[in-house]
Amino acid sequence: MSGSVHSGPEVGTRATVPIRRVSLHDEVVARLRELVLEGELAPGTRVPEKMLCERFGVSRTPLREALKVLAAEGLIRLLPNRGAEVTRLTPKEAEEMFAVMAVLEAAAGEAACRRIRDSEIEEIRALHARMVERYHAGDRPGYFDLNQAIHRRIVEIAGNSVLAGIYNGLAIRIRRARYAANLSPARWDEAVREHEAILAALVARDGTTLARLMTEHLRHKAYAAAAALRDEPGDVS
Amino acid sequence: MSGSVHSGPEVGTRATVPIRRVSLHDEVVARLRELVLEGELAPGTRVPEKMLCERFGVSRTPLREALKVLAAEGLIRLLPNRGAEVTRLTPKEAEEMFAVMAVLEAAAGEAACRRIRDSEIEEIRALHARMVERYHAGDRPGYFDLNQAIHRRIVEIAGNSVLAGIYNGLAIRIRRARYAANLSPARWDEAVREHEAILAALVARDGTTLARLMTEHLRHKAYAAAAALRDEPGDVS
DNA sequence: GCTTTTCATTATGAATGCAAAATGCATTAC
DNA sequence: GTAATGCATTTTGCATTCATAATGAAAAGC
Repeated sequence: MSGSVHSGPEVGTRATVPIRRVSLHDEVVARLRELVLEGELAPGTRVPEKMLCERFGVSRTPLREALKVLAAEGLIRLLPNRGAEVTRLTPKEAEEMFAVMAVLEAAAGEAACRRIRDSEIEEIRALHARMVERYHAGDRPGYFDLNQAIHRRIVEIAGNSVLAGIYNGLAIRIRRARYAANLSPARWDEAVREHEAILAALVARDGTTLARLMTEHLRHKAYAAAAALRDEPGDVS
Repeated sequence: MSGSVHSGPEVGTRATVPIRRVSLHDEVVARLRELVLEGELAPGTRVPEKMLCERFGVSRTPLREALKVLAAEGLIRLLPNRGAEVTRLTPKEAEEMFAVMAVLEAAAGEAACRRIRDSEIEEIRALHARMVERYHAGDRPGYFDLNQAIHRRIVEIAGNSVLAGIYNGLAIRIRRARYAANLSPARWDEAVREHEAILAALVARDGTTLARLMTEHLRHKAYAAAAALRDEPGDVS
Protein backbone atom coordinates (compact mmCIF):
# COMPACT_ATOMS: atom_id res chain seq x y z
CA MET A 1 0.00 0.00 0.00
CA SER A 2 2.53 2.51 -1.18
CA GLY A 3 0.65 5.77 -1.00
CA SER A 4 -3.07 5.72 -0.57
CA VAL A 5 -3.46 4.05 -3.91
CA HIS A 6 -5.93 1.25 -3.62
CA SER A 7 -8.00 2.99 -1.00
CA GLY A 8 -11.46 1.82 -1.87
CA PRO A 9 -14.30 4.20 -1.20
CA GLU A 10 -14.87 4.45 2.52
CA VAL A 11 -12.55 1.69 3.59
CA GLY A 12 -13.82 0.15 6.74
CA THR A 13 -17.21 1.78 6.75
CA ARG A 14 -18.87 -1.14 5.02
CA ALA A 15 -18.27 -4.80 5.56
CA THR A 16 -16.29 -6.50 2.83
CA VAL A 17 -18.28 -5.93 -0.28
CA PRO A 18 -17.18 -8.76 -2.54
CA ILE A 19 -16.09 -7.10 -5.72
CA ARG A 20 -18.58 -8.10 -8.33
CA ARG A 21 -16.65 -9.61 -11.13
CA VAL A 22 -19.10 -11.75 -12.95
CA SER A 23 -17.69 -14.45 -15.12
CA LEU A 24 -18.18 -14.09 -18.81
CA HIS A 25 -20.13 -17.28 -18.71
CA ASP A 26 -22.75 -16.05 -16.25
CA GLU A 27 -23.05 -12.80 -18.12
CA VAL A 28 -23.67 -14.59 -21.40
CA VAL A 29 -26.22 -16.90 -19.80
CA ALA A 30 -28.13 -13.94 -18.41
CA ARG A 31 -28.03 -11.94 -21.60
CA LEU A 32 -28.86 -14.84 -23.86
CA ARG A 33 -31.79 -15.73 -21.65
CA GLU A 34 -33.01 -12.16 -21.94
CA LEU A 35 -32.78 -12.33 -25.71
CA VAL A 36 -34.90 -15.45 -25.75
CA LEU A 37 -37.40 -14.21 -23.18
CA GLU A 38 -37.82 -10.82 -24.79
CA GLY A 39 -38.53 -12.59 -28.03
CA GLU A 40 -35.60 -10.97 -29.79
CA LEU A 41 -34.69 -14.46 -30.90
CA ALA A 42 -37.94 -15.74 -32.27
CA PRO A 43 -38.95 -19.30 -31.37
CA GLY A 44 -37.91 -21.83 -33.93
CA THR A 45 -35.00 -19.80 -35.24
CA ARG A 46 -31.64 -21.44 -35.54
CA VAL A 47 -29.00 -19.74 -33.43
CA PRO A 48 -25.54 -19.93 -34.98
CA GLU A 49 -22.74 -19.61 -32.47
CA LYS A 50 -20.87 -17.13 -34.60
CA MET A 51 -23.68 -14.65 -34.61
CA LEU A 52 -23.95 -14.70 -30.85
CA CYS A 53 -20.20 -14.48 -30.43
CA GLU A 54 -20.12 -11.29 -32.42
CA ARG A 55 -23.19 -9.98 -30.66
CA PHE A 56 -21.69 -10.47 -27.21
CA GLY A 57 -18.08 -9.97 -28.16
CA VAL A 58 -16.91 -13.19 -26.57
CA SER A 59 -15.25 -16.29 -27.86
CA ARG A 60 -17.09 -19.50 -28.51
CA THR A 61 -16.06 -21.19 -25.28
CA PRO A 62 -18.17 -19.25 -22.76
CA LEU A 63 -20.93 -18.97 -25.31
CA ARG A 64 -21.15 -22.71 -25.80
CA GLU A 65 -21.23 -23.24 -22.05
CA ALA A 66 -24.11 -20.81 -21.87
CA LEU A 67 -25.95 -22.67 -24.62
CA LYS A 68 -25.71 -25.91 -22.66
CA VAL A 69 -27.14 -24.26 -19.58
CA LEU A 70 -30.01 -22.66 -21.48
CA ALA A 71 -30.68 -26.00 -23.10
CA ALA A 72 -30.86 -27.62 -19.66
CA GLU A 73 -33.37 -24.93 -18.71
CA GLY A 74 -35.41 -25.75 -21.76
CA LEU A 75 -35.24 -22.37 -23.44
CA ILE A 76 -33.26 -23.66 -26.38
CA ARG A 77 -32.74 -27.03 -27.95
CA LEU A 78 -29.40 -28.37 -29.08
CA LEU A 79 -29.40 -30.16 -32.39
CA PRO A 80 -26.34 -32.43 -32.64
CA ASN A 81 -23.81 -30.93 -35.02
CA ARG A 82 -26.37 -28.45 -36.15
CA GLY A 83 -26.35 -25.85 -33.44
CA ALA A 84 -29.17 -24.58 -31.34
CA GLU A 85 -32.70 -23.42 -31.93
CA VAL A 86 -35.03 -21.44 -29.72
CA THR A 87 -37.77 -23.69 -28.40
CA ARG A 88 -41.32 -22.77 -29.12
CA LEU A 89 -43.64 -22.35 -26.14
CA THR A 90 -46.67 -24.36 -27.18
CA PRO A 91 -50.14 -23.64 -25.80
CA LYS A 92 -50.11 -27.11 -24.30
CA GLU A 93 -46.85 -26.49 -22.50
CA ALA A 94 -48.00 -23.09 -21.24
CA GLU A 95 -51.17 -24.68 -19.94
CA GLU A 96 -49.16 -27.32 -18.12
CA MET A 97 -46.88 -24.70 -16.65
CA PHE A 98 -49.80 -22.73 -15.30
CA ALA A 99 -51.24 -25.87 -13.78
CA VAL A 100 -47.99 -26.53 -11.96
CA MET A 101 -47.69 -22.92 -10.85
CA ALA A 102 -51.21 -23.13 -9.53
CA VAL A 103 -50.47 -26.02 -7.18
CA LEU A 104 -47.17 -24.44 -6.16
CA GLU A 105 -48.79 -21.10 -5.40
CA ALA A 106 -51.63 -22.74 -3.54
CA ALA A 107 -49.17 -24.62 -1.35
CA ALA A 108 -47.06 -21.51 -0.94
CA GLY A 109 -50.11 -19.47 0.01
CA GLU A 110 -51.06 -21.88 2.73
CA ALA A 111 -47.55 -21.94 4.14
CA ALA A 112 -47.26 -18.18 3.85
CA CYS A 113 -50.39 -17.71 5.95
CA ARG A 114 -48.78 -19.70 8.73
CA ARG A 115 -45.52 -17.80 8.60
CA ILE A 116 -46.24 -14.29 7.45
CA ARG A 117 -45.37 -11.47 9.81
CA ASP A 118 -47.19 -8.20 10.18
CA SER A 119 -44.39 -6.31 8.52
CA GLU A 120 -44.60 -8.62 5.54
CA ILE A 121 -48.32 -8.17 5.31
CA GLU A 122 -47.70 -4.45 5.13
CA GLU A 123 -45.15 -5.07 2.43
CA ILE A 124 -47.62 -7.03 0.34
CA ARG A 125 -50.29 -4.43 1.00
CA ALA A 126 -47.96 -1.72 -0.29
CA LEU A 127 -47.15 -3.71 -3.43
CA HIS A 128 -50.85 -4.29 -3.93
CA ALA A 129 -51.64 -0.60 -3.58
CA ARG A 130 -49.01 0.31 -6.14
CA MET A 131 -50.34 -2.37 -8.45
CA VAL A 132 -53.90 -1.06 -8.20
CA GLU A 133 -52.59 2.39 -8.92
CA ARG A 134 -50.90 1.09 -12.08
CA TYR A 135 -54.19 -0.52 -12.99
CA HIS A 136 -56.05 2.78 -12.73
CA ALA A 137 -53.31 4.45 -14.72
CA GLY A 138 -53.75 1.83 -17.43
CA ASP A 139 -50.07 0.97 -17.21
CA ARG A 140 -49.90 -2.65 -18.25
CA PRO A 141 -46.16 -3.25 -17.92
CA GLY A 142 -46.11 -1.56 -14.53
CA TYR A 143 -49.12 -3.53 -13.37
CA PHE A 144 -47.64 -6.74 -14.65
CA ASP A 145 -44.34 -6.25 -12.85
CA LEU A 146 -46.02 -5.53 -9.52
CA ASN A 147 -48.38 -8.44 -10.03
CA GLN A 148 -45.41 -10.72 -10.51
CA ALA A 149 -43.69 -9.17 -7.51
CA ILE A 150 -46.65 -9.93 -5.26
CA HIS A 151 -46.86 -13.54 -6.35
CA ARG A 152 -43.15 -13.99 -5.99
CA ARG A 153 -43.10 -12.37 -2.57
CA ILE A 154 -45.86 -14.64 -1.29
CA VAL A 155 -43.91 -17.63 -2.53
CA GLU A 156 -40.81 -16.30 -0.79
CA ILE A 157 -42.63 -15.79 2.48
CA ALA A 158 -43.72 -19.42 2.34
CA GLY A 159 -40.13 -20.16 3.28
CA ASN A 160 -39.51 -23.12 1.02
CA SER A 161 -36.52 -22.20 -1.11
CA VAL A 162 -36.81 -25.28 -3.29
CA LEU A 163 -40.38 -24.37 -4.09
CA ALA A 164 -39.37 -20.77 -4.68
CA GLY A 165 -36.62 -21.84 -7.03
CA ILE A 166 -38.90 -24.01 -9.11
CA TYR A 167 -41.56 -21.34 -9.10
CA ASN A 168 -39.17 -18.67 -10.30
CA GLY A 169 -37.90 -20.96 -13.01
CA LEU A 170 -41.42 -21.46 -14.27
CA ALA A 171 -42.21 -17.76 -13.97
CA ILE A 172 -39.23 -16.98 -16.16
CA ARG A 173 -40.17 -19.49 -18.79
CA ILE A 174 -43.82 -18.48 -18.86
CA ARG A 175 -42.83 -14.89 -19.54
CA ARG A 176 -42.42 -15.90 -23.15
CA ALA A 177 -46.16 -16.23 -23.46
CA ARG A 178 -46.43 -12.48 -23.08
CA TYR A 179 -50.08 -12.84 -22.25
CA ALA A 180 -50.08 -9.53 -20.40
CA ALA A 181 -50.30 -7.60 -23.64
CA ASN A 182 -53.55 -9.28 -24.56
CA LEU A 183 -55.20 -8.69 -21.21
CA SER A 184 -58.79 -7.77 -21.92
CA PRO A 185 -60.29 -4.93 -19.83
CA ALA A 186 -62.81 -7.35 -18.38
CA ARG A 187 -60.18 -9.87 -17.39
CA TRP A 188 -57.94 -7.13 -16.03
CA ASP A 189 -60.72 -5.89 -13.82
CA GLU A 190 -61.45 -9.40 -12.64
CA ALA A 191 -57.78 -10.03 -11.92
CA VAL A 192 -57.58 -6.97 -9.71
CA ARG A 193 -60.61 -8.07 -7.76
CA GLU A 194 -59.09 -11.50 -7.33
CA HIS A 195 -56.00 -9.87 -5.95
CA GLU A 196 -58.09 -7.92 -3.48
CA ALA A 197 -59.50 -11.20 -2.21
CA ILE A 198 -56.04 -12.75 -2.06
CA LEU A 199 -54.76 -9.85 0.00
CA ALA A 200 -57.75 -10.14 2.32
CA ALA A 201 -57.14 -13.86 2.88
CA LEU A 202 -53.50 -13.14 3.57
CA VAL A 203 -54.35 -10.45 6.09
CA ALA A 204 -56.79 -12.84 7.74
CA ARG A 205 -54.12 -15.54 7.59
CA ASP A 206 -56.74 -17.86 6.13
CA GLY A 207 -54.58 -20.42 4.38
CA THR A 208 -57.36 -22.62 3.09
CA THR A 209 -59.15 -19.73 1.44
CA LEU A 210 -55.93 -18.32 0.07
CA ALA A 211 -55.00 -21.64 -1.50
CA ARG A 212 -58.38 -21.82 -3.18
CA LEU A 213 -58.21 -18.21 -4.37
CA MET A 214 -54.76 -18.65 -5.84
CA THR A 215 -55.74 -21.82 -7.63
CA GLU A 216 -58.70 -20.05 -9.20
CA HIS A 217 -56.66 -16.97 -9.97
CA LEU A 218 -54.08 -19.05 -11.75
CA ARG A 219 -56.70 -20.97 -13.65
CA HIS A 220 -58.13 -17.73 -14.97
CA LYS A 221 -54.68 -16.47 -15.81
CA ALA A 222 -54.00 -19.68 -17.70
CA TYR A 223 -57.25 -19.26 -19.58
CA ALA A 224 -56.35 -15.73 -20.64
CA ALA A 225 -52.87 -16.83 -21.62
CA ALA A 226 -54.19 -19.72 -23.66
CA ALA A 227 -56.38 -17.31 -25.57
CA ALA A 228 -53.42 -15.04 -26.21
CA LEU A 229 -51.29 -17.94 -27.40
CA ARG A 230 -54.05 -19.16 -29.65
CA ASP A 231 -54.35 -15.78 -31.31
CA GLU A 232 -50.65 -15.37 -31.80
CA PRO A 233 -49.03 -18.74 -31.46
CA GLY A 234 -45.78 -18.26 -33.28
CA ASP A 235 -43.09 -15.90 -34.34
CA VAL A 236 -44.03 -12.25 -34.36
CA SER A 237 -41.04 -10.82 -36.14
CA MET B 1 -13.17 -54.05 -46.37
CA SER B 2 -14.29 -52.34 -49.53
CA GLY B 3 -16.82 -55.00 -50.18
CA SER B 4 -20.27 -54.93 -48.66
CA VAL B 5 -18.91 -52.63 -46.05
CA HIS B 6 -21.59 -50.43 -44.75
CA SER B 7 -24.17 -53.13 -44.62
CA GLY B 8 -25.69 -52.49 -41.25
CA PRO B 9 -27.16 -55.41 -39.41
CA GLU B 10 -30.41 -56.38 -41.03
CA VAL B 11 -30.60 -53.58 -43.52
CA GLY B 12 -34.18 -52.83 -44.28
CA THR B 13 -35.67 -54.94 -41.59
CA ARG B 14 -35.90 -52.06 -39.16
CA ALA B 15 -36.88 -48.50 -39.91
CA THR B 16 -33.98 -46.07 -40.01
CA VAL B 17 -32.35 -46.43 -36.65
CA PRO B 18 -30.48 -43.17 -36.20
CA ILE B 19 -26.94 -44.19 -35.45
CA ARG B 20 -26.36 -43.48 -31.82
CA ARG B 21 -23.41 -41.19 -31.50
CA VAL B 22 -23.79 -39.42 -28.22
CA SER B 23 -21.85 -36.25 -27.81
CA LEU B 24 -19.04 -36.30 -25.34
CA HIS B 25 -20.79 -33.55 -23.49
CA ASP B 26 -23.98 -35.49 -22.85
CA GLU B 27 -22.01 -38.52 -21.86
CA VAL B 28 -20.00 -36.57 -19.34
CA VAL B 29 -23.11 -34.94 -17.90
CA ALA B 30 -24.74 -38.32 -17.38
CA ARG B 31 -21.70 -39.95 -15.89
CA LEU B 32 -20.80 -37.06 -13.65
CA ARG B 33 -24.37 -36.93 -12.39
CA GLU B 34 -24.13 -40.61 -11.55
CA LEU B 35 -20.93 -40.04 -9.63
CA VAL B 36 -22.60 -37.38 -7.55
CA LEU B 37 -25.83 -39.28 -7.02
CA GLU B 38 -24.11 -42.53 -6.12
CA GLY B 39 -22.13 -40.62 -3.56
CA GLU B 40 -18.83 -41.50 -5.18
CA LEU B 41 -18.04 -37.83 -4.97
CA ALA B 42 -18.87 -37.01 -1.40
CA PRO B 43 -20.80 -33.83 -0.68
CA GLY B 44 -18.60 -30.90 0.13
CA THR B 45 -15.59 -32.22 -1.75
CA ARG B 46 -13.87 -30.00 -4.20
CA VAL B 47 -13.90 -31.38 -7.71
CA PRO B 48 -10.78 -30.44 -9.65
CA GLU B 49 -11.29 -30.43 -13.36
CA LYS B 50 -8.08 -32.27 -14.01
CA MET B 51 -9.10 -35.25 -11.93
CA LEU B 52 -12.37 -35.60 -13.81
CA CYS B 53 -10.68 -35.14 -17.15
CA GLU B 54 -8.40 -38.07 -16.45
CA ARG B 55 -11.25 -40.10 -15.04
CA PHE B 56 -13.37 -39.65 -18.14
CA GLY B 57 -10.57 -39.38 -20.62
CA VAL B 58 -11.82 -36.15 -22.15
CA SER B 59 -10.40 -32.68 -22.42
CA ARG B 60 -11.51 -29.82 -20.22
CA THR B 61 -13.88 -28.28 -22.73
CA PRO B 62 -16.71 -30.84 -22.64
CA LEU B 63 -16.09 -31.39 -18.96
CA ARG B 64 -16.51 -27.73 -18.12
CA GLU B 65 -19.71 -27.58 -20.13
CA ALA B 66 -20.97 -30.51 -18.10
CA LEU B 67 -20.05 -28.77 -14.86
CA LYS B 68 -22.12 -25.75 -15.82
CA VAL B 69 -25.13 -27.92 -16.52
CA LEU B 70 -24.81 -29.83 -13.26
CA ALA B 71 -24.45 -26.53 -11.47
CA ALA B 72 -27.67 -25.32 -13.08
CA GLU B 73 -29.30 -28.50 -11.79
CA GLY B 74 -28.02 -27.77 -8.34
CA LEU B 75 -25.93 -30.89 -7.87
CA ILE B 76 -22.68 -28.99 -7.75
CA ARG B 77 -21.73 -25.44 -6.96
CA LEU B 78 -19.27 -23.38 -8.94
CA LEU B 79 -16.89 -21.29 -6.89
CA PRO B 80 -15.52 -18.47 -9.06
CA ASN B 81 -11.92 -19.21 -9.94
CA ARG B 82 -11.86 -22.02 -7.45
CA GLY B 83 -13.55 -24.83 -9.25
CA ALA B 84 -16.59 -26.81 -8.26
CA GLU B 85 -17.74 -28.57 -5.16
CA VAL B 86 -20.47 -31.15 -4.66
CA THR B 87 -23.39 -29.54 -2.89
CA ARG B 88 -24.47 -30.98 0.38
CA LEU B 89 -28.09 -32.02 0.67
CA THR B 90 -29.11 -30.45 3.94
CA PRO B 91 -31.97 -31.83 6.02
CA LYS B 92 -33.79 -28.55 5.47
CA GLU B 93 -33.44 -28.79 1.72
CA ALA B 94 -34.54 -32.42 1.69
CA GLU B 95 -37.56 -31.49 3.75
CA GLU B 96 -38.42 -28.72 1.32
CA MET B 97 -38.02 -31.05 -1.62
CA PHE B 98 -40.36 -33.59 -0.10
CA ALA B 99 -42.90 -30.87 0.55
CA VAL B 100 -42.80 -29.86 -3.10
CA MET B 101 -42.97 -33.45 -4.27
CA ALA B 102 -45.97 -33.93 -2.04
CA VAL B 103 -47.98 -31.18 -3.68
CA LEU B 104 -46.84 -32.29 -7.12
CA GLU B 105 -47.79 -35.89 -6.48
CA ALA B 106 -51.10 -34.91 -4.98
CA ALA B 107 -51.93 -32.86 -8.05
CA ALA B 108 -50.65 -35.61 -10.32
CA GLY B 109 -52.72 -38.18 -8.46
CA GLU B 110 -55.88 -36.21 -8.95
CA ALA B 111 -55.21 -35.71 -12.62
CA ALA B 112 -54.21 -39.34 -13.04
CA CYS B 113 -57.55 -40.49 -11.61
CA ARG B 114 -59.33 -38.51 -14.29
CA ARG B 115 -57.18 -39.86 -17.11
CA ILE B 116 -56.03 -43.31 -16.17
CA ARG B 117 -57.10 -46.17 -18.42
CA ASP B 118 -57.85 -49.70 -17.36
CA SER B 119 -54.67 -50.97 -18.97
CA GLU B 120 -52.68 -48.46 -16.99
CA ILE B 121 -54.37 -49.47 -13.78
CA GLU B 122 -53.29 -53.02 -14.53
CA GLU B 123 -49.79 -51.77 -15.13
CA ILE B 124 -49.67 -50.05 -11.74
CA ARG B 125 -51.20 -53.06 -10.12
CA ALA B 126 -48.47 -55.25 -11.57
CA LEU B 127 -45.76 -52.89 -10.38
CA HIS B 128 -47.38 -52.86 -6.98
CA ALA B 129 -47.49 -56.65 -6.82
CA ARG B 130 -43.83 -56.90 -7.70
CA MET B 131 -43.03 -54.26 -5.11
CA VAL B 132 -44.91 -56.14 -2.38
CA GLU B 133 -43.06 -59.25 -3.37
CA ARG B 134 -39.74 -57.43 -2.96
CA TYR B 135 -40.99 -56.27 0.41
CA HIS B 136 -41.63 -59.84 1.54
CA ALA B 137 -38.26 -60.86 0.19
CA GLY B 138 -36.68 -58.14 2.26
CA ASP B 139 -35.04 -56.72 -0.86
CA ARG B 140 -34.67 -53.02 -0.10
CA PRO B 141 -33.07 -51.87 -3.37
CA GLY B 142 -35.60 -53.83 -5.41
CA TYR B 143 -38.46 -52.49 -3.34
CA PHE B 144 -37.14 -48.98 -3.62
CA ASP B 145 -36.81 -49.09 -7.40
CA LEU B 146 -40.35 -50.36 -7.87
CA ASN B 147 -41.65 -47.83 -5.38
CA GLN B 148 -40.05 -45.08 -7.41
CA ALA B 149 -41.39 -46.59 -10.60
CA ILE B 150 -44.95 -46.54 -9.28
CA HIS B 151 -44.74 -42.92 -8.22
CA ARG B 152 -43.16 -41.93 -11.49
CA ARG B 153 -45.72 -43.82 -13.52
CA ILE B 154 -48.61 -42.14 -11.72
CA VAL B 155 -47.03 -38.78 -12.41
CA GLU B 156 -46.63 -39.73 -16.06
CA ILE B 157 -50.22 -40.83 -16.36
CA ALA B 158 -51.30 -37.42 -15.07
CA GLY B 159 -50.30 -36.20 -18.53
CA ASN B 160 -48.56 -32.99 -17.55
CA SER B 161 -45.06 -33.22 -18.97
CA VAL B 162 -43.90 -30.03 -17.26
CA LEU B 163 -44.97 -31.45 -13.93
CA ALA B 164 -43.35 -34.76 -14.77
CA GLY B 165 -40.11 -33.04 -15.68
CA ILE B 166 -39.95 -31.10 -12.45
CA TYR B 167 -40.92 -34.16 -10.47
CA ASN B 168 -38.22 -36.28 -12.04
CA GLY B 169 -35.66 -33.58 -11.43
CA LEU B 170 -36.56 -33.55 -7.76
CA ALA B 171 -36.62 -37.34 -7.60
CA ILE B 172 -33.09 -37.43 -8.95
CA ARG B 173 -31.82 -34.88 -6.50
CA ILE B 174 -33.53 -36.49 -3.54
CA ARG B 175 -31.88 -39.79 -4.32
CA ARG B 176 -28.83 -38.43 -2.59
CA ALA B 177 -30.59 -38.67 0.72
CA ARG B 178 -30.47 -42.46 0.41
CA TYR B 179 -33.09 -42.74 3.08
CA ALA B 180 -34.10 -46.17 1.79
CA ALA B 181 -31.22 -47.81 3.59
CA ASN B 182 -32.40 -46.55 6.93
CA LEU B 183 -35.98 -47.65 6.43
CA SER B 184 -37.13 -49.09 9.75
CA PRO B 185 -39.18 -52.29 9.61
CA ALA B 186 -42.12 -50.47 11.13
CA ARG B 187 -41.98 -47.66 8.60
CA TRP B 188 -41.47 -50.11 5.75
CA ASP B 189 -44.58 -51.97 6.76
CA GLU B 190 -46.52 -48.74 7.04
CA ALA B 191 -45.30 -47.61 3.62
CA VAL B 192 -46.53 -50.78 2.00
CA ARG B 193 -49.93 -50.34 3.57
CA GLU B 194 -50.06 -46.78 2.36
CA HIS B 195 -49.30 -48.02 -1.11
CA GLU B 196 -52.15 -50.49 -0.87
CA ALA B 197 -54.47 -47.59 -0.12
CA ILE B 198 -53.03 -45.54 -2.94
CA LEU B 199 -53.61 -48.37 -5.37
CA ALA B 200 -57.17 -48.77 -4.12
CA ALA B 201 -57.91 -45.08 -4.62
CA LEU B 202 -56.44 -45.26 -8.09
CA VAL B 203 -58.55 -48.27 -8.99
CA ALA B 204 -61.62 -46.46 -7.66
CA ARG B 205 -60.50 -43.37 -9.57
CA ASP B 206 -61.07 -41.37 -6.40
CA GLY B 207 -58.86 -38.35 -7.03
CA THR B 208 -59.64 -36.53 -3.80
CA THR B 209 -58.73 -39.50 -1.66
CA LEU B 210 -55.66 -40.26 -3.73
CA ALA B 211 -54.41 -36.71 -3.36
CA ARG B 212 -54.81 -36.91 0.39
CA LEU B 213 -53.15 -40.31 0.60
CA MET B 214 -50.18 -39.22 -1.45
CA THR B 215 -49.73 -36.09 0.61
CA GLU B 216 -49.69 -38.16 3.78
CA HIS B 217 -47.48 -40.81 2.24
CA LEU B 218 -44.95 -38.19 1.23
CA ARG B 219 -45.08 -36.55 4.62
CA HIS B 220 -44.21 -39.85 6.25
CA LYS B 221 -41.49 -40.46 3.73
CA ALA B 222 -40.07 -37.04 4.45
CA TYR B 223 -40.14 -37.78 8.14
CA ALA B 224 -38.22 -41.00 7.68
CA ALA B 225 -35.73 -39.30 5.39
CA ALA B 226 -35.20 -36.47 7.84
CA ALA B 227 -34.38 -39.01 10.53
CA ALA B 228 -31.92 -40.72 8.22
CA LEU B 229 -30.26 -37.44 7.31
CA ARG B 230 -30.06 -36.45 10.95
CA ASP B 231 -28.31 -39.68 11.85
CA GLU B 232 -25.86 -39.44 9.01
CA PRO B 233 -25.80 -35.90 7.77
CA GLY B 234 -22.46 -35.69 6.03
CA ASP B 235 -19.78 -37.45 4.12
CA VAL B 236 -19.56 -41.16 4.69
CA SER B 237 -16.24 -41.85 3.06
C1' DG C 1 9.07 -17.74 17.55
C1' DC C 2 5.52 -15.88 14.96
C1' DT C 3 3.71 -13.18 11.37
C1' DT C 4 4.10 -11.28 6.93
C1' DT C 5 5.71 -11.12 2.32
C1' DT C 6 7.32 -12.91 -1.87
C1' DC C 7 7.55 -16.17 -5.34
C1' DA C 8 6.89 -20.66 -7.70
C1' DT C 9 3.33 -23.85 -8.76
C1' DT C 10 -1.15 -25.11 -9.86
C1' DA C 11 -5.83 -24.52 -11.36
C1' DT C 12 -9.28 -21.93 -13.58
C1' DG C 13 -11.32 -18.64 -17.29
C1' DA C 14 -11.20 -17.75 -21.86
C1' DA C 15 -9.36 -17.91 -26.74
C1' DT C 16 -7.60 -20.22 -30.57
C1' DG C 17 -6.67 -24.20 -33.57
C1' DC C 18 -7.93 -28.38 -35.82
C1' DA C 19 -10.76 -32.25 -37.55
C1' DA C 20 -15.29 -33.87 -38.67
C1' DA C 21 -19.89 -33.00 -39.89
C1' DA C 22 -23.29 -30.26 -42.25
C1' DT C 23 -24.70 -26.90 -45.75
C1' DG C 24 -24.96 -24.72 -50.26
C1' DC C 25 -23.93 -24.63 -54.94
C1' DA C 26 -22.45 -26.08 -59.27
C1' DT C 27 -22.10 -29.80 -62.17
C1' DT C 28 -23.48 -34.06 -64.18
C1' DA C 29 -26.41 -37.82 -65.38
C1' DC C 30 -30.79 -39.24 -66.93
C1' DG D 1 -36.06 -30.13 -67.15
C1' DT D 2 -35.41 -32.64 -62.89
C1' DA D 3 -32.92 -35.14 -59.65
C1' DA D 4 -28.70 -36.84 -57.99
C1' DT D 5 -23.75 -36.36 -57.11
C1' DG D 6 -19.40 -34.16 -55.95
C1' DC D 7 -16.90 -30.37 -54.11
C1' DA D 8 -16.02 -25.96 -51.61
C1' DT D 9 -17.45 -23.47 -47.67
C1' DT D 10 -19.28 -22.97 -43.27
C1' DT D 11 -20.28 -24.61 -38.71
C1' DT D 12 -19.81 -27.45 -34.95
C1' DG D 13 -17.28 -30.63 -31.40
C1' DC D 14 -13.37 -31.04 -29.04
C1' DA D 15 -8.37 -30.35 -27.86
C1' DT D 16 -4.91 -27.31 -26.97
C1' DT D 17 -2.92 -23.03 -25.63
C1' DC D 18 -2.52 -18.62 -23.21
C1' DA D 19 -3.44 -15.41 -19.41
C1' DT D 20 -4.84 -14.61 -14.79
C1' DA D 21 -6.26 -15.79 -10.25
C1' DA D 22 -5.58 -18.93 -6.31
C1' DT D 23 -2.64 -22.00 -3.50
C1' DG D 24 1.35 -23.38 -0.91
C1' DA D 25 5.97 -22.91 0.66
C1' DA D 26 10.17 -20.60 1.64
C1' DA D 27 12.31 -16.39 3.13
C1' DA D 28 12.35 -11.95 5.37
C1' DG D 29 10.90 -8.90 9.04
C1' DC D 30 9.39 -7.97 13.70
